[in-house]
Amino acid sequence: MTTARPDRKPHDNRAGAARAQAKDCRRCEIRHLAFCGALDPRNLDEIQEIMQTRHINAGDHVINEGDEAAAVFNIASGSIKLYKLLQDGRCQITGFLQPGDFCGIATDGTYAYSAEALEPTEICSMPRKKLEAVFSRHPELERRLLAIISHELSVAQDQMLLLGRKTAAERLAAFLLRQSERNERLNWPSNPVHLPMSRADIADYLGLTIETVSRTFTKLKEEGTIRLPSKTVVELAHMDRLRTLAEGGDATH
Amino acid sequence: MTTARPDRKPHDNRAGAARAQAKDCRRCEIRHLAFCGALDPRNLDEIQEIMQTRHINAGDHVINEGDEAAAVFNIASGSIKLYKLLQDGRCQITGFLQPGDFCGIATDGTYAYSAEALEPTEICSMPRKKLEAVFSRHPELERRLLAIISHELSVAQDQMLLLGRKTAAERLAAFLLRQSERNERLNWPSNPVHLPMSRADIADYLGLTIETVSRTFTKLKEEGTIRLPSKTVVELAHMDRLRTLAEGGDATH
DNA sequence: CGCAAGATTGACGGAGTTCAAGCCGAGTGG
DNA sequence: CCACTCGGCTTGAACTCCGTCAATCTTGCG
Repeated sequence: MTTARPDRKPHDNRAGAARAQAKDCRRCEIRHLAFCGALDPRNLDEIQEIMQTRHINAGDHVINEGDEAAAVFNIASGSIKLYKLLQDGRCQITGFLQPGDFCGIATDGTYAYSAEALEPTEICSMPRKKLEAVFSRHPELERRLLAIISHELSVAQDQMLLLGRKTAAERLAAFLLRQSERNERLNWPSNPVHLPMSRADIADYLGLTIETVSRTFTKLKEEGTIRLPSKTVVELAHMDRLRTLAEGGDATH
Repeated sequence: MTTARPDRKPHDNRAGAARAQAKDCRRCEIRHLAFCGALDPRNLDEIQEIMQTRHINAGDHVINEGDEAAAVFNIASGSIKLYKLLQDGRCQITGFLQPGDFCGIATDGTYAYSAEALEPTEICSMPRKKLEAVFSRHPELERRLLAIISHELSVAQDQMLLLGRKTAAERLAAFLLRQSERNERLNWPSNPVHLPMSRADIADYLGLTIETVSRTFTKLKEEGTIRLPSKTVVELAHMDRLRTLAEGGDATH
């Protein structure tokens, strides 16, 4: 759960952006990524008024599965994991959230998953009830949210394909590519890609064990597909090979 | 891909309901399950006007992954599987749809999955463009759709937990319970539950092989948890045991 | 009846898990 | 400044659940 020191620059930038948003939605640098971006800037006050920013320490819980779903959240800076547990403790991480991402969806009034910060994180918290009132005045917000959730559903379907049918190497390749692409969207470094989560989190996300994740990292490193300057930094050395792997093209090696 | 004969009664009922809807949304018996249910019955014409019913034979494609996403669909009767393929042919089914269910979501203008009928099926097809026009006049439709998609996302997360962390027996138990609950919602028989899909489809849905699905059915049958009057009918004999299994409570046996 | 497709069963092998030992690196305290 | 410690990561060896391959059975249908 510790945060890497060596490669800290991009994070400090993010923290800067977050602090700005905490004070003033109009200055929010990631608004275009969140559903708030659908709102005419002149009406931003309506969100601002119902919104509270909260700072979360690494390892702290944002959401507990089963709690009453009173609020929804936007990530302003940092990152968060969403996960579900089986009774005997087996864990499946259903997603990692980055700045601009949304969470807090609930269908029956309670949260269907838990959420925990991977590093110091800022979130914008909005009471569901009040947000719904803003939605009814501004249907464009609801439309944007629909687009966001639809996209999440599509990502979830990709993940089902990964969990149901891909080998360990294919899962890791797909994961690394996806992380890289997400960073690109945020204008963060997308090739030597920084992973804020532990090996255990990666394992729980990919439906593997820590040991298999570790072994697979080693295997990809040894065949020259990736390089590992540090435990949290991965250089995607052979993109073609990674893509072929991730798409289940040809698993030779 | 053949449809079972012996237990045909419930299906014929459904087909009846479907034919009614094909002609007249006001008579649609499953409207309350679909997003159309959010519309004031007086305004149903607006949907009716842009809607076309189509009959699909068992095994025929409704959607091909990658095609331009020009329309969205409601299932009126029958059932459909949604699936994604890897380049080498490995298949993951991401969902089975029943009457009232919705499909056709696309984020980038093309469908992200394929859809194929499991049995003779009626669908209500609506051009996306025209539907959006109706949506802008009736935001309550969009709100309902948001609720539906949110629910689907939550189901998808359950499925990730299943695919990533559950054993074969746990997967099958969870699958049978889910099917039973879905039937309940439709007022179909929910205990001897009818499965319109083949063993191969169940395998592709649960991230297993046909052989493992078959062996696991046999195992559950031999331990008395289920009974198998026919290949497509499953009687859930020991619900507690099934629930414990499905939730990963205690996998003994 | 006999075929074809789907389902079941058996034998075997392998990818990934489990259990256990060792390693590495950051933080701590003497 | 270095030894110590502790958590996370890596590596190794044995095992296991599930996949693969192949044979047999069942069922619906011409």
